[in-house]
Amino acid sequence: MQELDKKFYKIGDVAQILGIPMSTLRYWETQFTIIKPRRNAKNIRFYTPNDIETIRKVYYLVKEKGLKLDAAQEQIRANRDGVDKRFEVIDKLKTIKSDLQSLQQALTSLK
Amino acid sequence: MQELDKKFYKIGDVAQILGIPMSTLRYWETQFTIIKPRRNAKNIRFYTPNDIETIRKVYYLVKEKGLKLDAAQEQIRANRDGVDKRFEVIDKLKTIKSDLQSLQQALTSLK
DNA sequence: AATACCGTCACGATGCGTTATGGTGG
DNA sequence: GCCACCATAACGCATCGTGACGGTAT
Repeated sequence: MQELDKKFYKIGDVAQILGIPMSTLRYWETQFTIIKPRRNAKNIRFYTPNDIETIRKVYYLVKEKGLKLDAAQEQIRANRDGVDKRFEVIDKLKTIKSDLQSLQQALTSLK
Repeated sequence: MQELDKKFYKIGDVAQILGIPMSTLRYWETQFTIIKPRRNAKNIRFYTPNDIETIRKVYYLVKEKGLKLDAAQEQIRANRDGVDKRFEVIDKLKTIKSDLQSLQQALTSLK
């Protein structure tokens, strides 16, 4: 996970940062439920760093892996679930590691 | 894994079994390196049950999940690799289990 | 003769963005 | 008046598949 500014970005900033045309960003917004930047009172889009990360993932899946937009969105969803599952497994492994270390401790003190 | 006949299937059979037009099967054959049925001397395609399974996966990924053909092929590849990796991990875990059982044995005999 | 296969090519549907137009706010 | 933003709609290109045609083998 990377350091996140608290700043907000306008569509032109995002376009420049990611190298994606504004038109594409607007189009994707119509196609993805997971890309929904906030708007200010004047209806201007404001993207959080988190929004930008999501868009970066979309870019990777669509442009580099060649998924359809639907499939990309689904993949990101599944990935989020997948990440959660991995964390569960990692937690269990940490528990096991700790148990094994206790065991090692016990064995060492027997010597 | 499911029971496999030793039979071979012609394109018409496969089309009927999977509910996919022959034209699509021929088209997919031009797009996928992983769909390559054998031919007999008369140039007639013969599909193995294995071929049919591959096509079924393609159908799922393309028609139900909405992947592009490229992405579907890549996914199937990755999945095969993934299966192999899982087997590797399982092997390692079996080794660890065996080691732990030895350890348990040793500990029990100390009592 | 009828059927099941072959390759090829033209056509059409859909997906994905881009561009053009006209409008608002600072 | 210029610039960055807005929405909308027409357009264009690529992907994906279908259908039709003429041909061969049983």
